[in-house]
Amino acid sequence: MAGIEEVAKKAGVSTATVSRALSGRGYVSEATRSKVRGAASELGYVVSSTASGLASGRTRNVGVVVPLLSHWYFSTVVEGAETALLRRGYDTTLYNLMGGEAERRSVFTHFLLRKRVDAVIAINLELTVDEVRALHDLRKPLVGIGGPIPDVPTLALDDFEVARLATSHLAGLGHRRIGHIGGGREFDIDFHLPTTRRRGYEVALADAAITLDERLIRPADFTMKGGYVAAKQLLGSPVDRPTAIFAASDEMAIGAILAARDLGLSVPRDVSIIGVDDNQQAPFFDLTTIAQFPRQQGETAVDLLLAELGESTTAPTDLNLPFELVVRGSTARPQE
Amino acid sequence: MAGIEEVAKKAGVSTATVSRALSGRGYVSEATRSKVRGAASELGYVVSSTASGLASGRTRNVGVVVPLLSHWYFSTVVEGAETALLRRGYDTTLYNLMGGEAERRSVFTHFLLRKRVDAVIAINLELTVDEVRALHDLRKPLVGIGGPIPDVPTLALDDFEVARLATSHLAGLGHRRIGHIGGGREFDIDFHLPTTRRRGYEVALADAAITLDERLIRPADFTMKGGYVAAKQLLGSPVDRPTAIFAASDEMAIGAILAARDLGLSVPRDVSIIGVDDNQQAPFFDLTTIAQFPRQQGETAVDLLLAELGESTTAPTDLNLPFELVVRGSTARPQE
DNA sequence: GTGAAAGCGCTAACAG
DNA sequence: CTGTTAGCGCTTTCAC
Repeated sequence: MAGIEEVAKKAGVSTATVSRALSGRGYVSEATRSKVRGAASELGYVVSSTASGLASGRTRNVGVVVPLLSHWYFSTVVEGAETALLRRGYDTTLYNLMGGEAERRSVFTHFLLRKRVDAVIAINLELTVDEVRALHDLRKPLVGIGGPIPDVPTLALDDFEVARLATSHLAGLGHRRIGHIGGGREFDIDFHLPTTRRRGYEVALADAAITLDERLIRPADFTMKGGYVAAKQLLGSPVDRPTAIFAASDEMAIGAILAARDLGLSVPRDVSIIGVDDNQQAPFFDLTTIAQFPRQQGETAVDLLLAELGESTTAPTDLNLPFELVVRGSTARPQE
Repeated sequence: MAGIEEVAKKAGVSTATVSRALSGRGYVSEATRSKVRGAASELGYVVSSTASGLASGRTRNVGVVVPLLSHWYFSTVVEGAETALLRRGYDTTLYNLMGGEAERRSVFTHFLLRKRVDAVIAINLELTVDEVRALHDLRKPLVGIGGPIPDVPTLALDDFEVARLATSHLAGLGHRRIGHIGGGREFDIDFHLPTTRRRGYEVALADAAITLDERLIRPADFTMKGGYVAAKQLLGSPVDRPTAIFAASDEMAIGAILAARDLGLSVPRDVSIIGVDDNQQAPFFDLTTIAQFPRQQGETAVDLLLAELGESTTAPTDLNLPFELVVRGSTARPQE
């Protein structure tokens, strides 16, 4: 366990110079710098993050807070953020809020305040003003994904436009009876995502001069099973059956595909189905979907954060997250 | 940002007493302790983990290293570990090695050595002796999941027995032609899991006096698509088609179910299918499987680790991870 | 461009 | 049971 002193001795300089040479702060001649680097690596020296953190106030550690980890979307965002942070020399400390209110309180009143992290990324979390203030008081930059969070720069997907694009794709193919799975107000957590997507669906219908039929809208819980059950309802009746379905997530869309199959309907011949996400299973089910890019979202959040920490000059200017229609085999023109 | 000094003043004691009262180390009278607690919470005092870490050598932070995060198994193990750690007052710092060799090297030669963590949990990672030594030299306890790693206590699933149990379930139902998906030596990473499971399959066949038929074994890559493709091969030919399939993972088993459906075969009437994992989709597909419990695995790893850190007396004694046959609707007796 | 030295905020002997 | 005090290993003025 070599310390800075030994490196200094070996390089024939002072500890102050070693610190400057290795951290890149302050002036050091190129010659000295490489001498120090050499000594450090020969000794296997790595700065102690606790000592450095105490002295400088910077920990090179970022807290990433998620409501849940064991789901494709969240684990992929975290993966993207962790990779980007590691590349910049930062560690990632993970806080999963799944445990409920008590756990959430302890994270915000204790864990995040003990100066282990320089900044925080909050993923799909509706933070209270108190939670935001606690972090602001500590001068910890905070960025969100999936916002909006008041007073916090937040990367967000335009769910309204996403839904509108998906629905327009179906309308553009010639569908007139388009069902929707996912618009239940009872699942209106997460910044009202279900309601917003439903509004996009409704507006796209209006754009195409299609009259809204409330019976074609089924609430569901964003799981494959929920999509399956909803689609069975939608597709089960032989009269006035929709020829297309916009599901607000890929999981529900895949559930709908399986429901269609179980009903003896062929996708896309008898019914077209489109989802949202482009998750890992979408290609296998040949699902047309609106892709979002969670890994990139994590990386972009890191760019934004490092800019706030003054570590970078390339702050993303557009806080709107990209999305893209991916046309695969689950959508087609309706039959004549 | 109140410091320990202010708390000490407010409580009318010394900083040392505050430290003792709050950390629980050393003797403090109950009266003093509650006085200190009161003062601390009034001031919103939270110990600085950098200062505390520097002074004590303990960071109350554990590193969790995974080869990949965006997969059900890994994110669930991490979730379990994070929850258990948070409950004990520990933070979780995540290292994802997905980036390849360079990233892996930097994690082991730099990130883990900078004294940010007290201990390390390695999930499904074949650590080199150098990597283990680097950690041992720092006196950082290390526990593995999915081992074995030399010189490291490792929680592991007995893949041989898992496969044997799955195959015996099928044989016990009366199946004689039992296929296997997943035994490819070409996917033999992860401690030879595929090969071990294949051996369990072979031994179970022998137990049931069934002659091994090499044509009934198809290698696959542990994805749904891989399972689908392999099952199509296995089930496609009308003669000598297996009446049951043991897939080495639920994802492949689900792919096999979908392949059977596409071939017009009914599960379980025409073919029984069993998987391994009990992942989140298994119930939806009514899949019989050998469950493993990744969340608990993460928690158990934490128990083991905290025992090594001297924080706990309840070290798990059995390093064999539990598994369990979950019979659902995808397996049944073969047709007469 | 480099060195000397004063902390950063807490913990852990040690003494009482 | 509690207070005093000397660090923990760096970073950062401030001189030079």
